[in-house]
Amino acid sequence: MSQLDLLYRYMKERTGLSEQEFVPISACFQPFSYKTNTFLLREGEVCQHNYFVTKGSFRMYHVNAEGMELTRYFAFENKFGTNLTSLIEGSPSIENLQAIEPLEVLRISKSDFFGLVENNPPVNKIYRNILENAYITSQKRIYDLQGMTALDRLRWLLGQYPMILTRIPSRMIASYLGITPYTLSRLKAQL
Amino acid sequence: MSQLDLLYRYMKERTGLSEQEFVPISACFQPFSYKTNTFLLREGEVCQHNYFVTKGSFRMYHVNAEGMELTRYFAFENKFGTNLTSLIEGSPSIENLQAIEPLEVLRISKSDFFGLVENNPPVNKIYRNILENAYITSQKRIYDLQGMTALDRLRWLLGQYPMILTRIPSRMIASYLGITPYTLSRLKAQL
DNA sequence: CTTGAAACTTGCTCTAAGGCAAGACTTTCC
DNA sequence: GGAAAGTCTTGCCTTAGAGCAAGTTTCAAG
Repeated sequence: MSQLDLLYRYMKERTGLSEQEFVPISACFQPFSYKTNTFLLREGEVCQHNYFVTKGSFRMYHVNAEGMELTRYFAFENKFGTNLTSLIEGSPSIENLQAIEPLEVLRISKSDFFGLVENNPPVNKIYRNILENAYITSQKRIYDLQGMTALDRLRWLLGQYPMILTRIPSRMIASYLGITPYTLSRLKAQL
Repeated sequence: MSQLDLLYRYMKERTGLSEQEFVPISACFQPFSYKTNTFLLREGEVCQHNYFVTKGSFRMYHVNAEGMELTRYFAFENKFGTNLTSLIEGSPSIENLQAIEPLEVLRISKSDFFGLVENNPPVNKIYRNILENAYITSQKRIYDLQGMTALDRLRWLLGQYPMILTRIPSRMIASYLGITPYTLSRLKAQL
């Protein structure tokens, strides 16, 4: 299945748009590839694109004042991912977006994207859906970080993404769970 | 300033809509009052309304398996607040919405609200704005919970809402910060 | 295949925060 | 105003997870 087919299927599921209606949308997306560990966006830059992942994955992380990496989100296949805060506000990103496996994406520029959001009803609806899901996910994550132990959070993550421990380096998972790699290593022994 | 004036000003700031355009929107909102500690929504119910706070405040909190309260958000004057997850998905809420001061709101039903989102461009834009802000706030909160100490988080909260310690019971602030009331009490001594 | 560099594990110690208990202070309401 | 209930503080001990150091495994590059 081609990259654009994946995007069409994603959009059709959420809006029921026709192939006809998809034409002007697909024209705004270009394919890009990134090698493992390369950056789609670095801290301090203003985010200029939205990305739809067709293969591989990337992560969004922040380096805090103590130099510790905090991973907020992993974007896998069939997900849109970007630094929404920077994209929306036009502010410098506090996050890095980094490929963590060989990555293929469809990329759309900020202006094309928000142009479609304003003028193309299916994309307006998709964007709403993206925001709603991002928000619901964030809300769940806040409750998890507040109320669950590190081991509970690890078990939950493995329930969501059983392959994650083999696909993604442990230190990134640790920084997603809000624990150190030492602790993650010890918790794995308890699974 | 009347309740509807506050709402109009809120919307005008975000969309520049005219008084003319505001008429059909305002028709969907009704004023409600709640006494301190009463509930706008209880866990298990499906959320049927969106609320715009004109006076006082309410909180959104969840009771976890151990019976511990986790507060996710305080809605003060000039904020929309609801359980978006339940409102969007039509699923039972895992949160309680509870007035924490004498509260006045303008209330809109779910169907009126999503009707306006679909068909009324200013409201579509407002909703996008609400979602964007909710998401940006959540994202910041995730990084704070992951990367800051309890004392850092308390200081940050006081920077945002200097009055919060006098307006709102400590145990709710503790549950917002993700700490116990004991710890909050000890941290206050260190401020 | 070798070699160096990461990444991962694990023993030991330390620290931030949790949690109990008891006391002080505040509301509330008859 | 006084009793009762709730809220806040604080001493003491416990615990989850942090952090260092030293060893082990994995992996990529020559």
